[in-house]
Amino acid sequence: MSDKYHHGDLRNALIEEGIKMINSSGEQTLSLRKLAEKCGVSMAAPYAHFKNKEEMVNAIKEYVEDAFTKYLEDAVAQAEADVEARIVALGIAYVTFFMENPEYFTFLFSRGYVHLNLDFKSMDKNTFKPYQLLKDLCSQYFDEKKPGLSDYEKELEIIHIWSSVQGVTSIIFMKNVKWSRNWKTELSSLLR
Amino acid sequence: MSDKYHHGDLRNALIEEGIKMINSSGEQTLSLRKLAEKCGVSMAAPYAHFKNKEEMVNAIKEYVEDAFTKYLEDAVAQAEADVEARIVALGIAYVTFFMENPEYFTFLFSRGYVHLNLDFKSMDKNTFKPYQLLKDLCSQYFDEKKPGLSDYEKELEIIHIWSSVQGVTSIIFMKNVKWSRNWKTELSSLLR
DNA sequence: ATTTAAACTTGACAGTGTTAAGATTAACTA
DNA sequence: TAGTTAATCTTAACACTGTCAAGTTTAAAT
Repeated sequence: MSDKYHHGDLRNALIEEGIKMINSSGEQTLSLRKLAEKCGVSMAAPYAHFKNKEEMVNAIKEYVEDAFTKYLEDAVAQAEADVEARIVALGIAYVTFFMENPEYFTFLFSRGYVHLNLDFKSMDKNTFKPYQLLKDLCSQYFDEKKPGLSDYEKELEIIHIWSSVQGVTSIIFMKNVKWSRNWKTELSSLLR
Repeated sequence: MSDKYHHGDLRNALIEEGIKMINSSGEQTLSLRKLAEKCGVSMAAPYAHFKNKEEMVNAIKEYVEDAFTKYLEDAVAQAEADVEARIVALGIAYVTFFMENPEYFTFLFSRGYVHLNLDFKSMDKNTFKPYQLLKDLCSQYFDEKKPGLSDYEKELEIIHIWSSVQGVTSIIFMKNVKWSRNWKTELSSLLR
């Protein structure tokens, strides 16, 4: 990381610099050339590590997804043992994460990144980790408190929970949304 | 609209051409110069009508918002007179609109366009028309079927409905989402 | 008929993604 | 250890972008 010809860890440096840039000025201003310069490297160097800009942006998204997942896991781990409490904690953390990192929401959920299969039988194949977290908690919840539900009913309930959380977050991140009250309380009651 | 020096209706032509471009290849590929060329006009001509690209994109968003609003209004008008049925119809149309125009969702709700104030007392000041539609229907619903609700409870319920719809739509538009069943039925039951 | 101002063109500049060709060097191999 | 290889990086160039300054055309206003 100095005046060597080989940077040594350019790929990661680009990703971290990219995240900084997105957080400070949004996805719009993200440019390969600026990133390269910030890493002290010439403008074409990134092409040794990424096929093109889109691939590099996707790498950043994976990074953000991992940070998001870790944040959710921590929140769930710190919640009470009760499953319902954990699901609520997950939902609250879901929103909080994006409030703490406002630029991530549009960035992560812009069309084209997250892949999902909402057919319950093949839900395990999904690779979007935050969704896996929710699914696992819900499975536990169904086992403990609502045995005998059909796959379809389970599927519906998971979508219900997720869409509430996703929807609330989405609305919060519309520009200039002002919440008159404590959104945590509101979200908690939405999730029941 | 031919070989005249003055185009005559360039502003609208640019907006319409822009919408076509967004629908066929997404917001990414939208360029002022290409739009100008498609309108048979030089590259700097748009600057007589828009301060910069951002302002022009916002004009396109307003146009899309209007189309969206009209679509919702039509759906509500064609539904049964029952308020609940109308709210469900609104929700279904909300999703359907974006299924029919897949590129609009990210475009319209990307950070920075929609302004909202969710404090119930000042909700009337909101200018996002689709939200006004929902709010009006809900007010009617509260009057007819749930008199005596506090403002806070009303506010909560509106957010609940909207976030469900917004969340479902948001999830649907994650890439490659596959719905195993009829999402209309699912959404209808979510909205109860 | 003349003026005025809006609409448009041309030319230029800085910034972008991307590629081709070549330089450097770390890692492997004989 | 010496030589080869392949990854990493640089430089130069291309096509494309948003934007502006200066000048041209023309519709509308006086």
